[in-house]
Amino acid sequence: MNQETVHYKVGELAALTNKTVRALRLYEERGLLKPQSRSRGGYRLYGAAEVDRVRLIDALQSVGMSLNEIAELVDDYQSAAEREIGVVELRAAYRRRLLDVNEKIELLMAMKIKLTNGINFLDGCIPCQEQSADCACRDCDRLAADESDLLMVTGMIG
Amino acid sequence: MNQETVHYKVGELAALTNKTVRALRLYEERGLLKPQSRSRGGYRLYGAAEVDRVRLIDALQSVGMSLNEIAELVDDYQSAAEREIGVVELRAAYRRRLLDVNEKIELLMAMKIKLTNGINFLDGCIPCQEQSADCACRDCDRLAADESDLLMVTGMIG
DNA sequence: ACAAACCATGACCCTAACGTTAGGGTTAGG
DNA sequence: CCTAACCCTAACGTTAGGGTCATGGTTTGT
Repeated sequence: MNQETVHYKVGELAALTNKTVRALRLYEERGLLKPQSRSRGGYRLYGAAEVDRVRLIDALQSVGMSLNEIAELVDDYQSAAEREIGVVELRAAYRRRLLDVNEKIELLMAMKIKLTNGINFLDGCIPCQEQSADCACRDCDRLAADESDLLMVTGMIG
Repeated sequence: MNQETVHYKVGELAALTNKTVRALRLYEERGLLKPQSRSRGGYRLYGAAEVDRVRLIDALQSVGMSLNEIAELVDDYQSAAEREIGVVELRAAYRRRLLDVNEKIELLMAMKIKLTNGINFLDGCIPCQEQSADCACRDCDRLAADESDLLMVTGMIG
């Protein structure tokens, strides 16, 4: 305890940041995280800065960034003499992510519409089928006919 | 041409359905699609029913179903003596999908909020940094300080 | 000085939906 | 017969984010 900087072993850092040991080592392999030092026996030793680093990684993951994207940001941030560059890059990355997220939302909304249409259609159809063979519902007749009709339903939907 | 059923080779089916040959072979491996027959040389030969089948697969994929999910549906559909069972299963699958899609939308909306907050914050901050060192903006000062501040921004956001 | 925790590296496993060789055989037309 | 264009199987590569051993060294407390 003659050092003013505290140090954590990998398991302790994991507990602090709610990550697994495996994840932390993965981040290291990918160049996202580097232990402050190693013990004589080779144990990874981390300080307060690394706790922040992991939390930063986590925050960036939570907006959907991949480890590769994060690696680029963090590289810039580390290598830049002026820290501002990291911020500029961050903003750019956020913009890219926002576009991607919007795209995905569009896709999912489209799926949602297809699905709800389909469910409504099928909900109206299935009660008839539960009755008997002499059900007059056209839709059921069609659905019961062959695969291309099932396709028609899904196609109407999708 | 003594057969009334047309037949397509795998490349032709691919062109018709806008899939790759690899994809069609994958569907076969997974039990989603079976060629009507084979040529003497072993070429896959498909008919009109298979075109419909691929389109059905595509429709189900377009609402986010995995090949495994589709395989189960299609199995039921094929093995069921009464076609109705396929429809019941389809409705159940659509319901499951809808729940999943809604969940994913929630997640993405949360990301979107974090991202737009972050972008707004950074947009207000960066112009100052482009000016000079004597910028009085607190946010920029903080951002330029160290990583834990970058974390604070992202944390505020994420 | 000894055992219980803890840690090290390396390596293989997993999901999803294909892409991409590699090394051939087949078909159609001229 | 010859060639271009097509097809075959088998099998490894990709992306992401780890999980799960296996085997053996390190720390820490008593």
